[in-house]
Amino acid sequence: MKTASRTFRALADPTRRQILQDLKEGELAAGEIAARFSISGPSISRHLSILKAADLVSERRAGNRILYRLEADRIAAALGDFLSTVCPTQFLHRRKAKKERAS
Amino acid sequence: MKTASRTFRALADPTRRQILQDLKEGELAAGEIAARFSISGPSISRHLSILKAADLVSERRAGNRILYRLEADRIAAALGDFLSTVCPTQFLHRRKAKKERAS
DNA sequence: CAGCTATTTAGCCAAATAGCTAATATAGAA
DNA sequence: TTCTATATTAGCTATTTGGCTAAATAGCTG
Repeated sequence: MKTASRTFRALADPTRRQILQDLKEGELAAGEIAARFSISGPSISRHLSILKAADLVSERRAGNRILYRLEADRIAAALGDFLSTVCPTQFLHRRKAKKERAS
Repeated sequence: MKTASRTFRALADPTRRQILQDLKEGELAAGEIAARFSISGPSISRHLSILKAADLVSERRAGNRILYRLEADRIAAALGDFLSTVCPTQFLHRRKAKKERAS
């Protein structure tokens, strides 16, 4: 499963995990994210592209800026899929909403 | 959180994830694990040491051989911790009993 | 002890990663 | 158009990673 490698590699970097945490509050522009770190804007841009390639965040243009949003459902689904195959006993979930049919 | 980096980096490699899956069945010796892959024994040994450093597996010596065991609880705890901080809404806390509904 | 098996450790090399600065889009305003 | 602000892409370097073979370690057996 190639997506699993992309997901875990994306999560392996502390800067990228911090970006995800920052996005918990809501959408942020690339520059706003970069301002929270002491590393350069281009480096943050690269981190964002890795997170987006892994589907952990999504982006949308808002005029001049590009806003990033946390894709919490996808993160939870990716890790949940892995957990359910590697340690199904420990992965006890209450929700059985496998289908996304509007309930 | 340094352990998170170790955990995700360990999980980022497909060979290491496959080792974890193989260990679902039970303990395996290093050689038995290596026999399942087309890469060299020393490379598998390195993968095992990375998994052990991340606490995703444990090892015990059995005479001549070294048996590895999946630390499923630890894996679930590590990923659960991350999920609970980054996407608490999507992270459905596991429950002890079903009588705790509607709480 | 020597010999045998199982496993890890030590080097080495190619590829990937993360950081930087400089250059290149892209959008809006003058 | 030109200017400015926002972001990404390009190119470079140092470090890390994952593979290999060869050598060393650990435990059994004769």
